[in-house]
Parts: sequence; structure tokens; C-alpha cells
Amino acid sequence: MAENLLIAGATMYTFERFAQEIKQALVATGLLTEDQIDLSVPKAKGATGDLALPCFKAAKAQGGNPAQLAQQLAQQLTLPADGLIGTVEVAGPYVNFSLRQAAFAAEVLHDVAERGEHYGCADNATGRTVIVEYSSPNIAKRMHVGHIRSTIIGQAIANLYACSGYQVVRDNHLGDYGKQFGVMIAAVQRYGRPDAEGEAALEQMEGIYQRYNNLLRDAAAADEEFNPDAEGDLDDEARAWSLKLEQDDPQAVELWQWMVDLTKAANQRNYDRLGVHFDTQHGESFYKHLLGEVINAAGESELAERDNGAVIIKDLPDARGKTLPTFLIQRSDGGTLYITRDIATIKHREATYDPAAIIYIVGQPQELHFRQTFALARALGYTDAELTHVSFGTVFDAQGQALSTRKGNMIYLEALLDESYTRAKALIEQKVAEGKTTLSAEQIDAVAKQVGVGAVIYNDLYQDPKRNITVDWDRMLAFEGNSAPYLQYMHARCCSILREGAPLAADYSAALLVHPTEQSLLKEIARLPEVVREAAERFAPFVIADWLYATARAFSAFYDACSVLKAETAELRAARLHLVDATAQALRNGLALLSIQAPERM
RNA sequence: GUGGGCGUAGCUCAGUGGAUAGAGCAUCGGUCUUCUAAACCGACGGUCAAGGGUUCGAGUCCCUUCGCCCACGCCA
Repeated sequence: MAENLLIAGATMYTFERFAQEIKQALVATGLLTEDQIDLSVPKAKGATGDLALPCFKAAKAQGGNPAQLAQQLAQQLTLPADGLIGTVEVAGPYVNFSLRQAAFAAEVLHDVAERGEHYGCADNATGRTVIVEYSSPNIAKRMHVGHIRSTIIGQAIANLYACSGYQVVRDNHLGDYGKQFGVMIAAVQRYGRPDAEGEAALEQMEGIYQRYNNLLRDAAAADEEFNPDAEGDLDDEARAWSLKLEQDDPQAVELWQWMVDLTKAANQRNYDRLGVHFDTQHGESFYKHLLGEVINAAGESELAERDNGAVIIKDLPDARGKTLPTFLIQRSDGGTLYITRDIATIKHREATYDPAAIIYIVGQPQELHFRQTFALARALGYTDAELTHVSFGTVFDAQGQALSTRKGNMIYLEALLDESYTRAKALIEQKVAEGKTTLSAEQIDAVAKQVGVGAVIYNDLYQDPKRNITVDWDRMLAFEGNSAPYLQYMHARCCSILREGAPLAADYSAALLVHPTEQSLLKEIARLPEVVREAAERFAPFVIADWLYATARAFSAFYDACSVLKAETAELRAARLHLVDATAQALRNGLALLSIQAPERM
């Protein structure tokens, strides 16, 4: 993917041009070849420089001494007069290259101004399609923590691929298929439809589903309607509805469709609050016409064995050649399984989109399922797309128990967003009372929504999704330190300065931005394009979050050290206003990649 | 048992073979008459789970061991 972004004609951002200049100058010495050049960012505390060449590799290839080679290189380098390279220093086996501050500042600010809200993104379309499957809640149930993680992480990954020049298909793969829908329909017939809306309606659905299930089991003794004689009937009833549904019985389909619509409407409220949208929301049932083909194709292959009517796949190797555990693609009663439907889905996607990649945002417990799915889809020749399972860790409560509805420790999306909004609003009202900011009641409400949602999103995106999470409300909804509200606050401060300092001068001298905090801030802003690329390649939104935090901190340090509106000279004021403008734009762009809003006041 | 993930400061986490391992929270100490203190500056805090190996160089790669989480043919 990195190659795609460097093809001729693509816009190169400042840091790329800097690296390019260094490579060209190094190769021109004739002392090493391009493949021996591996530039890195200097980490040593005393090191001066913005990019470094460690000389170990080249020296080894030539049988020489790294420190000597570094010396020779530094002596024989000829630098372009008006380029980005400022000074070159040798530190032992390293050659350190520093940016020429004036040129660097001008080019970074120019990059941002020119690209605006697209700054950081690849501007050349790859012409390739990526499908991102995320959120994927179940019909007739509330979205719980797992779906929340999938929704938020998936949305960010989809954003990252769109920003990287891919055509992105955002696919909400709804859980609308399976035996439980027979029970669900029977339960609705018996207890009636919910009278609430939104998540409350789904909560009622969960309730009657549970109640019906309890009736089926002996645990139903407590239910006043329990009648031992009816038990067998109840089971038959559910089974009958399940069968009717599969046979497209009009009444069953109508009830099922009603549940789908109810659930979609309820979830849509939450998606709207989160700013999440999808291009397609097909459920598993959408792919059922392909199930027969899948089973036939697999059944005829050498991979399959039949056992009492079931179709079993044995000894299938995965992408790394490891043999996967045996699994079924057809039950002995002829029914299909989750994996059968997932493979049918791949077949459909290949035919519909010809994707370069399909990215699944699903929890870690399904790691084996996806290895099996991918391996079988490949073995059947259904796709040549890159298939990736981005797995995320489990959420545990403070006692170390996994969250579950039955234990009563589950966290649902609506309640989480409400809690976050309430906390944000209380904090904003406190700031207003302290005279720190002035906002109307309407503005308080709007900002509380943006800050509340931002905190929830950031909690899922600031770290590697692989990690398990322990519930801690204070940390989840933190408004200080490394948190969304901090990032939003720094953006709002930028906006405040820009309001006061408007309009921006058409002519200004970026060369005046030589204060250490100004240069540090510029360097952070300049990193965004490479950060976007890395985040996409690693399926890692937290790389963006890291960058946002570093950039916001750099701005904060600048804000503290340098007054913009009361700068020493009018020229410096003008230049700093442009720096603040670029900072605001870069922060907005980074936040947008995470689907976090950037209020102008807070 | 087999396979996957994780193990870095008291807690939550970055660190993708390069130089003296970094942040936030917590604790302690400074900084608002100033462009918003949701902030800034400083201090404290480390046997990178343990042991071996690979190499100029390992938190990072390989092997072994330990601990935690998860998965493993008729749920999704």
C-alpha cells in the first residue's frame, strides 16, 4: 500500500520530500546504494535532527566501519540550496539530518492550506474497493459492549481506508438468521409486541424471548402462566415458526420483517448519535440463496466428509499451512451454520464488488471461526481478496467477570451515551458557572453531546483493540489528559484565537516561526500523512489517537509559551495565526478519522 | 491437550531490529489580572513476567518456562 501512495503524480507531503532529498543526496555521494538507506527518527535525548541514517547496514555490506562511513557521508554530501535539509551532523555511527526551519514551516503550512479537510489523505484514488464489516448487531436485541466496540473501531477503520484512496463499502452484517427467530416469533404471538420505542422496545423483546425460553425449561416454575402440560406444545410451536420462516410463510416473514425494522429503527438512533452510517445493511438471511451452492461445492471437494447427514470439513490448512480443527458446514438435520453463511457472503461480495480486501471487525473469541472461514473460502476459490479479521478484546467488569445480560452487568449503548452526555453537561455547566466560558443553553446541550459522544468513541480507539478492557466509568468517560475532550478543547482554543484574530493575512512569513514550540507543533502537523498510512496498514485507529494527543500537547505547549494575538510584531502575529489555523485543520481532520466532532467553542 | 491473544512505572497504556524505554491517571511541588487552568512546567516512579538463543545492536525476532484471557464438529 505504501507503494501506491508514492506512484508518480501523487502529491508528496513535506516529510516525504525531506526524506526524498536525503536519499538523493546520499546516493549521489556514491558511497552507498539506495537499498542500504533506512532512515529513522532520532530517539536519543541529546540527538539533534529530524531524520537519521544509521550506518550499520551499509557499513556491514561494504565491510567497513559504521562511524567512519557516517563521517565520509557527511563530508561528501552536497545539499540542494533551497531544499528542506538544514544541517547534517554525525553522531558516532549515525548521520543526523535537520530540517531547514524556514522552508519547512512554509511547506507544511502550504500543504495544509492547499489540502484543507483532505490534508493527511492520499489524493490519488487506488481504484480498489475495500469492504469493512462492522457493528453487526443481532435482530431483536440491544447492542451491547461488543457491538459498540465493533461499531466504533469499524467506523474508524472504514474512514482510514477512504482517506487512503480506497472505495469503501461499509457493511452492517445483521444477525437475522437462526433457530432463535422461531422462538422469538412464538414469543411475540404469545405475549404481544412491545409498546416502547428504541432500545426499550428491544429490551422488552429480550424479556419475552427469555420468558418464553424459561417456559420451555423447568426453570419456568416461577412463572404464573406455567403449565406443565403446555411445555411440549411450546417447543413445537417455536419449531413450527422456525420452519415456517425458512419456507417463506407470509405471516412468519411479516413478523420477522417487523422485528428487523424495529431493531434497525432502534439502532439507528444510536448510530445517529455516534455519527455512524452504512452503505449496506444486509443480514445473514440475505445470502441464504447461496447456501446450497456453498454446501454442494464444499461437499464435492476432497475436504468434506459426511457424518450422519452432517457435512464436515477436516484437515483444512490455514494461510500459514497449519491444519485447522474440524468444523461443520451443514448440520445433520440439513440446517446451515454461521460459517456457511459467512462463506456465502464472501461469494456474494466477490461477485458484487470484486473487493481488494474484506475487513471484519469482530471480537477475539471468533478468531478461529474466521481462520476457518477464510481458509475454506480460499479453498473453494471464492475470492482472491485479502481477508482480515480485526479482532478486539473482551470487556470485563471491575470484578473481572465478562459482561453478560444474565449476570446483569451488561452495558448498553444508549445508557453509555446518556451517561457520558450527563457527565459532559455537568462539567460544561460548571465551567460556565466558573466564568471560564460563555455558552447559551442550546450551545451547552450541543457541546455536551459532542463531548459526551467523543469521550465514548475515544475510549475504544485510544489503545490497541486487541487488549481486553476492564470497565471503569471514570476512565471511560475521562475528560482530562489523553481523552477526546482534551483534543476537542485544544481545537476549540484554536478556534477562539482564530475568531479574535480574523481575518488571516494573505501574505505572511512562515520563516518567523522559529520558537521551539512552534517548530515542534509544525513537525507534529507534518506527520499526519504518514500516520494515516500506518494506521490504515495496521488497522489501528489508535495510531491516529496517539498522533492527535501528541499534536494537541504540542499546541498546548505553544499556546502556553507564545501569545498569538499579542505577539511581539504584527508579522509574527500573522504567521502564528496561520500556524493556529493549520493546527485546527489538522486536529479536525484527525478527529474526523475517528468520527469525533470538533466543536468550535466549549 | 492443541491453537490464538496478552504480560512494559502503583493503575491504564504507547514503544513494528537502532542511540540514555515514553505518555496519561494517581501522588507531591509550582503556574490564572494575560488568546478558555478541560491547561502548562517540574518531581516521584522500571530486573520490559523468567531463563536461554540469534547479532554490531533485542522491550521488539527464535526457543523453553510461568501467569492471565479466549477458542476448539451440529449456537452466533
